[in-house]
Amino acid sequence: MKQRAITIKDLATALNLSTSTVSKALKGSHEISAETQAKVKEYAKQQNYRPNPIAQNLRKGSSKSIAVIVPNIDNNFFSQIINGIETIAFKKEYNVIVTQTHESYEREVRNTQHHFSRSVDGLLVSLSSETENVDHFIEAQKNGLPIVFFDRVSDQIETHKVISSNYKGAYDATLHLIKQGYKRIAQITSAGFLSITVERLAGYIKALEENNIKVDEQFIKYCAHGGMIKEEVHEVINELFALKVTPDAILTASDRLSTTTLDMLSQMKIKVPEQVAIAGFTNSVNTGIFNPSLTTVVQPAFEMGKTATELLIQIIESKRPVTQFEKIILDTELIVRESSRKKKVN
Amino acid sequence: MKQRAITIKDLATALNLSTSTVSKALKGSHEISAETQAKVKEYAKQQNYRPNPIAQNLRKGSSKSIAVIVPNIDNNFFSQIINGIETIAFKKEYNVIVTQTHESYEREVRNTQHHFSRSVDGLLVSLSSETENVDHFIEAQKNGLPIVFFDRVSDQIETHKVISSNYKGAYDATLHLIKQGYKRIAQITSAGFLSITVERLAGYIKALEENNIKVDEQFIKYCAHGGMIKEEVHEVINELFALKVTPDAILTASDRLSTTTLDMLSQMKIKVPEQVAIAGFTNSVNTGIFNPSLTTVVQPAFEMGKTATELLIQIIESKRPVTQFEKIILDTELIVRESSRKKKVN
DNA sequence: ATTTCAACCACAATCGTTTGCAGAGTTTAT
DNA sequence: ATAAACTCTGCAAACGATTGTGGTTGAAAT
Repeated sequence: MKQRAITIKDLATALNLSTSTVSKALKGSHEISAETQAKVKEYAKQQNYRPNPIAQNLRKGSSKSIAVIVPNIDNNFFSQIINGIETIAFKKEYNVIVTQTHESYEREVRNTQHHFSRSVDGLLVSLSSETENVDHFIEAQKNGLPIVFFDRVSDQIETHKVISSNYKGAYDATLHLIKQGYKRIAQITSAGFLSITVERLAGYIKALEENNIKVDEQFIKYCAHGGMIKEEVHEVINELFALKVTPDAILTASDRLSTTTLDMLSQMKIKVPEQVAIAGFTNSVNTGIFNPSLTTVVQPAFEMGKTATELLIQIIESKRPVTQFEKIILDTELIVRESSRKKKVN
Repeated sequence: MKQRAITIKDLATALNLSTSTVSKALKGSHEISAETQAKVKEYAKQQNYRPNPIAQNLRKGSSKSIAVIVPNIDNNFFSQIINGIETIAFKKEYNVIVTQTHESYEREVRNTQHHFSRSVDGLLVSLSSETENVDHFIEAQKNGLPIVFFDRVSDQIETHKVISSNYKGAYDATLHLIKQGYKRIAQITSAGFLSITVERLAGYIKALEENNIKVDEQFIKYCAHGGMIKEEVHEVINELFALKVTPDAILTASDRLSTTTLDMLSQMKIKVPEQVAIAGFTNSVNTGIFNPSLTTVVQPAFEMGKTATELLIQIIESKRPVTQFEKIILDTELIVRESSRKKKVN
């Protein structure tokens, strides 16, 4: 179907030169006379010649493309990150290939191998919520594939990591709820082994302890699918409200969990913030027009994507193997709205 | 950085065969004895050999990848479409490369050329809101690049197109508003030359006319950036409410416009639906928890992505040039919520 | 007039895979 | 026994771009 594009060979025959001369002329080699260079360049431009990147890839062993593996893209947090990734990649002339795991470990493995065998130059990853084992990444990395993790990272692999201040974000939000007069603060969070879960729990616990509020294990609920499955959220809310002492506030620890929880509470006719206040991690753009407007911990998603990509390209283009890795922590921002209005004491 | 992977040559020397024999054996050619085939295949598996896709691409002139050009991905409508695209592509073993125009004509052109020169096998496009001229696509198509358009399409180019029933969607929403008792229905829409704009306007006008409501040009407002720029929306709302006769309802004709309009009205302290009712096109997942919950025309985004991809792959894999193109129209769905509550007659 | 040396360019190998063709060896038919 | 037919395998040329090596020219230096 596809018809042949113009090649260096076409230019060569047309100009009565050899392909090597043309190639060198186009690259401005000193071996080629200025006159010839000008002639070649002009004709190439006129013919709208573009070097075949596949051939270049083969020759150079690099593909000038990086792959992204995220749980989902129909989620503002991740799509904002991808925006950041694209910004840098575009600038540095890398192609971006985006794939999703849909929170499935199996798809994560498949995608990783797929990208590896298609020889992308590097990988940008945020782990699926099912992923406890990262051998597939370690394997790829051993075989020379540069990888940078962001948001959901793993301790079991040595490489650059970019996260937001999950600890501080959770701490700030919890502290805010406490200051608003809430004392029985629950947390709904994602799979317990995810880095973000661990860190957000820690910040939450720290804030409680500093304010002499006992941490109640029953107030901490895990949703393995991070809010993708409404029933799961519905269930944990039911559990929370079936306790003898029910929470008066909830910290929702991830993007989808925040919106799904609000949705569920609304469907369950539980008034926010009268019956229960809410503060949550989310990068949804519409939290201001939610009912009620949602107090959120906003992550620097765009920034995170940019930073991760810069680090990745740095590894890719470094001459010598990179052995010193850093973990970059970006600040979150707490935006206070109606859902955490000061508690009425009655 | 990247270390050399195992090649067909390695297998050949190890097995004391020629590369061609190995290649043919791996493909199960009848030219190669069953015995040799077995030997080769086993060794290849043992060595975890993977053919270098770049070399294959070069040879075959195909890259088994399709590129997507959308205005934005941090928008549920488009990210849902991409989900659909990915689903089919994954199944058919195509790579998906996603790029954004950010509604810029210039970036659209650049992306198109970029993809063309990187020899993707096909292109899936939804036009930027700045795009009036589609020569860049026509050029690429002439040179053999299969293209399928979705959502925002152009009449100036002959190829498969997949859209939703914009006409009917707008008609339904407008009719609904009329039935709820609203008579002065405005429309806030995107750039006037976009296909979606034209069609949605037509449906809206049809519904008005059928109900003997005169179409008021002053009630039709265009936002060139489709809600990406809040000020633009703010301005048109101001204009609408500065009229001697102000609207009692607004049909917002695109995803971002719907949410931005609601946001602006809320900031401007204009009560919905008391002062003005709202119904809008959007695929935002959270419209149910908006304040007020939003009456929406939901598009079959996932389906649209799947269909467009199927058509594209059909062209790519067809032996003979495709000359018969179809335009597929998928049904929208109207979901009624609070923002278009029946008008109180007082 | 011969040597020297730039300047300019072409040859050919290379990246890894695929594939038409030819050749070697074996079997069958005459 | 010889020709024909068939099996199996290897050679070599592609795909398009890059690059080290080496060859040809002309002019300057001896």
